[in-house]
Amino acid sequence: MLLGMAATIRDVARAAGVSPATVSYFLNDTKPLTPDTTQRIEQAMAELRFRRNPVARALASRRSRLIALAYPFSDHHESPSARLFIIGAARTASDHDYHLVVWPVEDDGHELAKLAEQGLVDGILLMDVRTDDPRVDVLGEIGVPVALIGRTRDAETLPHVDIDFDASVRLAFDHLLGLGHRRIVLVNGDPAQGNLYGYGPYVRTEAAYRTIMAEWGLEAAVMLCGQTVNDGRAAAGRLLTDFPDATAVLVMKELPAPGLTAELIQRGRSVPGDISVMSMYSTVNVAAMSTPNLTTVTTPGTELGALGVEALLRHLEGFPVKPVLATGRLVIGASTGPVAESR
Amino acid sequence: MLLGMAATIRDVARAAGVSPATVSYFLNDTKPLTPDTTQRIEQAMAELRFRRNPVARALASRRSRLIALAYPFSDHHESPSARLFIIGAARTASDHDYHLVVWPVEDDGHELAKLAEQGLVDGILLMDVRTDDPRVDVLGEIGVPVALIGRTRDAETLPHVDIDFDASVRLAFDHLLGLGHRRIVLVNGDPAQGNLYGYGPYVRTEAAYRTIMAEWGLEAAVMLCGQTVNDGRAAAGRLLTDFPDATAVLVMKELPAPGLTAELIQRGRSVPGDISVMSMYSTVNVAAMSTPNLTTVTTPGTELGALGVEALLRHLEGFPVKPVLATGRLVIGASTGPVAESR
DNA sequence: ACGATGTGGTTAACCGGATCACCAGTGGTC
DNA sequence: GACCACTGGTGATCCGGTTAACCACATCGT
Repeated sequence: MLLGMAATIRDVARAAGVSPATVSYFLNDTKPLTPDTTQRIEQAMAELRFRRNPVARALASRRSRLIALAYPFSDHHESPSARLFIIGAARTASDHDYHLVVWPVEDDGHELAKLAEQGLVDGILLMDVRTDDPRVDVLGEIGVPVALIGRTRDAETLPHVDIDFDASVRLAFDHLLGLGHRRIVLVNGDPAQGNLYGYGPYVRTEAAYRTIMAEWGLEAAVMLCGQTVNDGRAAAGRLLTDFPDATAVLVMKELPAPGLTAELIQRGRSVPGDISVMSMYSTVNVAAMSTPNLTTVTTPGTELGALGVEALLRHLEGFPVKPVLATGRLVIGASTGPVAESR
Repeated sequence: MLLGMAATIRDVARAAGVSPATVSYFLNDTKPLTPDTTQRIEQAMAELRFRRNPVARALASRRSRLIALAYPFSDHHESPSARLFIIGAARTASDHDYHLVVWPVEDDGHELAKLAEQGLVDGILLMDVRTDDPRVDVLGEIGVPVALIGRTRDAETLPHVDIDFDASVRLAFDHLLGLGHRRIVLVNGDPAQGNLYGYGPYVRTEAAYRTIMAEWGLEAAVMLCGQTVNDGRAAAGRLLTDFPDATAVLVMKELPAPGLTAELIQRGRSVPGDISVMSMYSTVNVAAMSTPNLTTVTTPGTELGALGVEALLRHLEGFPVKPVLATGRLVIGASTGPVAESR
């Protein structure tokens, strides 16, 4: 069939009897054309199986229409919701005639900087941003447009989207308080594991938790836990010894929550009879894997990805971008129930 | 500092007192130059902070030096070794002056085809190839160079790399047979979960297992299991009832293995006292998370990624490429031991 | 009838490198 | 000293689009 080179814009122009510029205007919808011309161009393109060359386009327009998602591949990061995030971002990019590429990079920012200054991509989406994130500074110097998922300490400087942690924790509390719970323990992520100091979700969730507990005149009780299923199991033991009167627990990250639940049951506790478990920022799938199904406030994964890309693209077009917060949904499973009478 | 545009090859040429062509020859090391010229160009590039423009290069050379890793984002695929794979691939690409981008795509091939025919990337690396994989056919029609991780049914057609399943299983058997085990059960992946029919690792591991068992005059015993930790737990019960006399078990995929082990122990069995557990194709990290640490034949993850990229690049340069098989290492943990005397 | 405005299209100059054809020296050979 | 091969370098053209500037022609208000 087509042995030779792919058709160019000039081939199309010739076949349609117009100038190359006209074809370009048609492609970009950047100048009005008569229906007649339009139709002839379309036909010519179809006949020649024309595919516009993204590289040439990028060179001429000084826009690659590529955006990179800097994906931290070095740490213990293994969350299923990252996948939702990527899916949302990729789809939204494609809706805007952009293309998302995932860059597997170490998270110190050095490698990222080297890639960024090549100028191959129009902008970079940074995920898992810390409150003090070296990557943000490095990229700032280079001058590549950036949008963040998560917030740095000085949150207002750059376009960003994030989970509304306060709203999310309140969602969880509405549910638990309504069931009568008062001794509510937060099992937070341990920043020492995976060097996650200043990791926004940990910091902000704990802040929200403490605020809300204080609002109700309750005493905060926080313990730490790693990121894996087994870390969750280990946390169960400490929970029972350190906080024996706890009636409900909020567990950060989706993997430890099932582990903790399983271990509680294995140790003879009833969930939710003796203790209710609420998994924070999980995906429904993972929450549904446990027995009993975990009640969770979901991560708005695809939504965050989509919003992040939109923020970046607007930033790219030169518009000012307001930070956006997204809240997950409360999905009620079988791991939460009314507080036991006898307590 | 630099307010204006980035320096071009012509700026460098002017500053160094040579022609743009010479600078280009220098950049690509495609023509010999005097040390003097070389030095002047280098200096000019440093002063101007010259960065070569990958887009212009791609257009002129008809090579984007980009290769895509088609990453199946729709299925239940969540294996930690995929990460090793990506790291190996990215690093090797970068060693060859190429750049790896990860394309999150559905695995039906349709979406992939649309991206591929844009011609943005020079080649595509396909992971998780099935014995009959629609993506291979689709990409073949478009004519994009492809290399596979895994094998299709007609394995010789395309450049590919894969795990040497036979060698890997033999590695496991050498260890177990040496410990005196004879009743060895294979807990294979269940193709019904995640639509993994024809998934090479399942098919080929089982084939190797059956072959080796037959060689020793032993009776094959295979059961199926999903891909998650909890699936592994569930499999433990079935193992004990269906194969009560098993002394050792080979578990496919790294997540179920810890689950199965934990559940066996919870049900009062000693590992490895009563039953030895061998995790097939795990990463050392995951294997080390269990108690006891699991003995495993590792996935040669980074190695496969590296070999895959190398195969693709050689294919791209027009050289014929021979298939390559890689074998993991036997990492002996504490989950395997001599068969119990009393049996 | 006349300039002002708008519509649909063309021409030509880029974008930043890669590469082919060519050329000036230099040294070696017979 | 004529011929040749080689070395190090230059100029021009091309890759396949985008886009500013311009133009012919129709329409319109006064």
